[in-house]
Parts: sequence; C-alpha cells; structure tokens
Amino acid sequence: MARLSDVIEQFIKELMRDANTDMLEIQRNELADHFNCAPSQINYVLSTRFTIDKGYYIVSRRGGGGFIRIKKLDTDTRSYIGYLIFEYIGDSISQLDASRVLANIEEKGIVTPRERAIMEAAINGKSLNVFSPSKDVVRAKLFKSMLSVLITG
Amino acid sequence: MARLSDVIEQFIKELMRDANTDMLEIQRNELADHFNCAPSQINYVLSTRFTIDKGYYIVSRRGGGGFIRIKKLDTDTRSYIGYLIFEYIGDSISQLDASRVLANIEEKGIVTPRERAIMEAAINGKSLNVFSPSKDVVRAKLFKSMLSVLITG
DNA sequence: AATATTAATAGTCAAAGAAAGTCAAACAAC
DNA sequence: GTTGTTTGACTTTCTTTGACTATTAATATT
Repeated sequence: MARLSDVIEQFIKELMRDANTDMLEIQRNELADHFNCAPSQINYVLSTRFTIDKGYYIVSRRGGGGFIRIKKLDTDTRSYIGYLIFEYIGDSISQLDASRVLANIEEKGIVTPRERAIMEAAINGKSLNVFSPSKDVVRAKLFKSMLSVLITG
Repeated sequence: MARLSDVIEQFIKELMRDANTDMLEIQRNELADHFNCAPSQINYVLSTRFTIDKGYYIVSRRGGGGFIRIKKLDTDTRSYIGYLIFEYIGDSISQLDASRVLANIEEKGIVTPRERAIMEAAINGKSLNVFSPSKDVVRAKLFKSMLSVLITG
C-alpha cells in the first residue's frame, strides 16, 4: 500500500518532468487539499524527500500569495561528487545520511542501482561491525574512497 | 503435526509460484494474522528459511505502509559467488587475496571494471584504517557484504 | 503617506499511529 | 539435553495529524 508521502513525492517529480523544468512552485494548502491531507504533510514530504543531499533546494514565502519553490539542483557530476567528498561527508557520516546520498546519486544516474547497492553493502552497519574508532568515521573514509572511483575512473 | 514455520514457508513460496514472480511483498502483521501467530514468528521464518544462502534476499521498511519484500535470487552466478561468500573468504582475508578474487570476477564478467574498482576502494588498506590486527576480519565482512549484492541484484 | 489590522499563507513541533525489529524466555522435538 | 520453535514484551523507525506560531500581502484607518 503506497504511502501518501511517496505518492506526493512522485506527484511533484512528475510535475517537474512534465513541465520539463527544474523549478516548480506549489501552493502548500492547495497541494494538501488535492491529497486531502494535513498541510504539514507537505512539509514532511519536502523535508524527507527533497533535501539538499538529494539534490533539491527549497525556498518559500508565507502570507498572501505565498508559495513553496522547489528547485532541482543541476549538478555537474564531478563537482557534486567533489562536494560530497571534500565537504559534505567530512570525517564522519551516519549510515542514514550515507544512504540518502547513495539514493540521490543513483537517482541522478551517477551510479547504477547495482553500484549503489555495492556501496550500500560496504557502509551498512553490519559490515562495519568495528569497535575502535567510531563506526561513522570508518564509514566516511570508506565512502569517500569509493566515491572517488567515480571521478577518477 | 507440521510446524507452523514450515507452513508459512510453503505459503510464501506458493504465493510466489502462483504469481509467477520472484519478488513478493508482504505485510508482516497481516501474514501473522492469517496464521494467527505472533508477528515475530514471521521474522523467524524469514531468518531461518529465506536467507541469502538459501537464495532469498529480504528488504523491509517500518512505519505506516511498511512492508517486507522477499526476493528470490537467480541461480546463475549465485553458486560461484555463494562459494566465495560462504566458503572461500571465511572470517578473514588479506588485501592481496581479495584483489585476486576481484580480478577474477571481473575477468569472468561478473562485475564491471567500475564495480570492481568500487569494491577495491572499499577494501584497500587506506580505507580500512582501523587499528587492531582485525583489518583482515573487517575486510572479509565488507567484501562478503558487497559480493552478496551481486547475487541479490 | 504612514500605520494598524486582517486575512492568507507557510513553519514547527509534539503526539498519535502504523508498521517492522530484537531478544530472551518458555516450550517442543529429536 | 541440545536444537529448533513459538510467544510476547519492548524498541525502533517512519508517517500522519493537528494545534499553535510566524510571516507576508492586502486592506482599512488615521
């Protein structure tokens, strides 16, 4: 049974695809009405599925004629991966955040689903069954190392 | 009297056969209800009868609209990769041996050069900058984890 | 014109709800 | 008596909802 959040996510993405644009403005209440849900549900969808690390950027304005603008970041692969390696990931990264990044670069077509799954396997909690320096630190190293293949290979 | 676990196992397998598919999504509670048992019984069945080495792969998600996805693996490269995972690699593997395995599976066309490079990056010495002599142990875990992707994709 | 008021938006946060996961104790089969 | 099964209490994760807050634009008032 599809979750509402998933449906809304797809809806927004289709709107963008159909309009062949990387920028979309929505009306929160209108959208909520369309799906017959609480307006804050829209915020939930945006904050879980249209985050920076998934390649989206949100701007909004309240008041009369307010709106939510969703912008899909156009990411030259190299600089995006570079950003991930040199800025975003840092010295430590949680499994959840790493997974999000992976989902994002797969969606962008930067890695194949299988490549993504390989990386996922490497950085998941089970594999990193390491004490000593914290798990997240080892994960960050591993992850960056694998990502660098994408821009050097 | 047939054990409940066996009955559930058969039930799931029949569902897949009947639907003529190798992928099935179930609702844990629903299934438990159907058999009038504790939900965790389903986990037991899955974890004892639908394991990787038996050719199944499980993915799940919690929360509203959660599910358990059971995937039946195809048996082509499975036996070879299975051999690597369950027999060859064992609890520990050196970097050199791991590299050899990788070269081998690339040559066989089981992984692409890039996939191989990704794995190489994950298991090389630098990434595994874990103290302790357990480097080879961590490497084995990582490696097997990544390899398992190959027979689940 | 400047300022206050009102209506129209959107944001936040926490509680409730809806799954699935874990673990260990009790139980059964061999 | 050792191994495999069943059960249930507790935990974790993710989603949905709603009450309350904050901001902005439009409008009315001075």
